[in-house]
Amino acid sequence: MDAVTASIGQGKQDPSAGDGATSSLKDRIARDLGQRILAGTYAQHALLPTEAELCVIYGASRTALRDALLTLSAKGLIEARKRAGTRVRVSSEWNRLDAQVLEWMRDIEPDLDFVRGLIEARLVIEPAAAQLAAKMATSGDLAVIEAAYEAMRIAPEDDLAACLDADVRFHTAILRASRNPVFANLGNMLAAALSFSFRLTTSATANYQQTLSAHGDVLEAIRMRRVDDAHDQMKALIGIASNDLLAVARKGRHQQPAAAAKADTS
Amino acid sequence: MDAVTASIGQGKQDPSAGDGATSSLKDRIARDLGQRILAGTYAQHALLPTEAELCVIYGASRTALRDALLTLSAKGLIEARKRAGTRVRVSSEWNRLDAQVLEWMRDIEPDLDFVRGLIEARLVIEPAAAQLAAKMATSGDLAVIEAAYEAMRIAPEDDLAACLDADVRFHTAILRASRNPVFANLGNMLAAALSFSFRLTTSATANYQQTLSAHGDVLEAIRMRRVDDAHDQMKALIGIASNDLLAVARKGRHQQPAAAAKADTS
DNA sequence: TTAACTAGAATAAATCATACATAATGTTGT
DNA sequence: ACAACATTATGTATGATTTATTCTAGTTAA
Repeated sequence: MDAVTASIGQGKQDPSAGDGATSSLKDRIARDLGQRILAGTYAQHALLPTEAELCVIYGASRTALRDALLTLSAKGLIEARKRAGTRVRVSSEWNRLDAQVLEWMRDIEPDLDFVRGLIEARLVIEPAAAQLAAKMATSGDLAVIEAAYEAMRIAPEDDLAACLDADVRFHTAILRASRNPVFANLGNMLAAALSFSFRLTTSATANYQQTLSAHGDVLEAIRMRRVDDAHDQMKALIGIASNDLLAVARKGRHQQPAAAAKADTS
Repeated sequence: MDAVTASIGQGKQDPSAGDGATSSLKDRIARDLGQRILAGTYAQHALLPTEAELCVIYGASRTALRDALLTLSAKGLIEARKRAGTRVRVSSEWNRLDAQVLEWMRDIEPDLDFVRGLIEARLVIEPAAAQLAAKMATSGDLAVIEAAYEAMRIAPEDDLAACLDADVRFHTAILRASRNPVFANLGNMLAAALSFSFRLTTSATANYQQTLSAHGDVLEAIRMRRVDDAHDQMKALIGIASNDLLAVARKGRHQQPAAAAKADTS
């Protein structure tokens, strides 16, 4: 039992954390190694310690450790070769849109280039999804979107977690309502992007009402089947947040949590 | 050694197939199981056979088999729970933009809903990427795009593999040139979409020259830094192919290989 | 009788430990 | 320079043990 062993969560802990499912050993190792790779602790092209060494480091059996490595391998983070060892792949090969990878990223210092990429992508994809949703959404889809909107409205402004959650649900519901499996699959990306937005944004509370009403406009456009309007409203909505955030990103390094604002983030 | 064992490629075989790297046992099992899941042989929510049974089926050790299951798990295809067994997850949870998953899909009957989704997504993403590329591309990026374009020009019209490869390289290069890591990461999606297009398209050879010149227009717009033009030209280019393909998709079931046309596919 | 709750057995994955196989890589000797 | 050999780290195999969950049966309470 050394430092690292102690650093990864042990067995059954804080059940309030995340999904509630107490993660298994291999999951904890995968998460820790994955985060070290994403954060650059293990640099691109660098060799990881050998399996045997990692077993010692994590105090785990080779089975559990290899399970973790295999998970990372499946996500494109590493590549194992006989005799040569296991290498960190170049970041362009990483499966950065993988749900788990995005989730791992949340705990570490964000890669601003990537965050900028996420916003740019949202700015393109979500308006298109909203447009499709206006055309394709079923009544069930609409109900889900509306429910999320209501949740945003009633969420206390100081309860960031609730605001973020409702916001994510709103946008995710629209992606799903587009009835396009590719867009629907990008819900993870969306959630991560929003999560970063909440963390990075500095424009203190600015005008939550404006953001909220922008969400309302999108909902209304979709409900009324105003296809082009849905597109434009969504673009405007994300534009509000992205300008803000891109400004922060441009500034270079990010100044911690900024638990301040919940406005202008989506 | 039973039927299934014989069905998955044995050790070093046809080196012309795919990446050339003779796949390992776990990779072959993962591929086989993955394709069965994608194809619906193992239905959503269905239980897979137990590890022990799968070991018998594939004639492999638990180690290799568990490695395969873990890979599938990492890609969101399955979910293992103690005592309850291993279950196929709902398709919305699948990591369908994963390079390997997309590659597995190529060998099986395509899910037309998903293919339609790919095209719709391309129609949204690639014009945006082209627009960005016109703004951001380095001279190196341009050189790669041009090289791919040249490869498309000199490729014999009857050499579908060469045409597809050059086509993929052209579009991938533009995604990369956008300097957006999210778009760049979608190169796998693009490659898969194009691959399906080549397989499904029926409009016999139509007008390869037209498609080719459309590619040229995109290249020129990017090179000349005509931002909006790049967007529109790319949209037009993909539009040519998508109309074609969506017509096929609408018809319902797809009539095999259709080794006919190489035009109007991108 | 029915409902709910509890203790225990059964099950399948999770983990551990060890051994051997295989393919790169390094090294040595000619 | 080249071939033969030893080395190394991952790949595969096997069996034992642990753990969490589900199923079952048995008990208790309404």
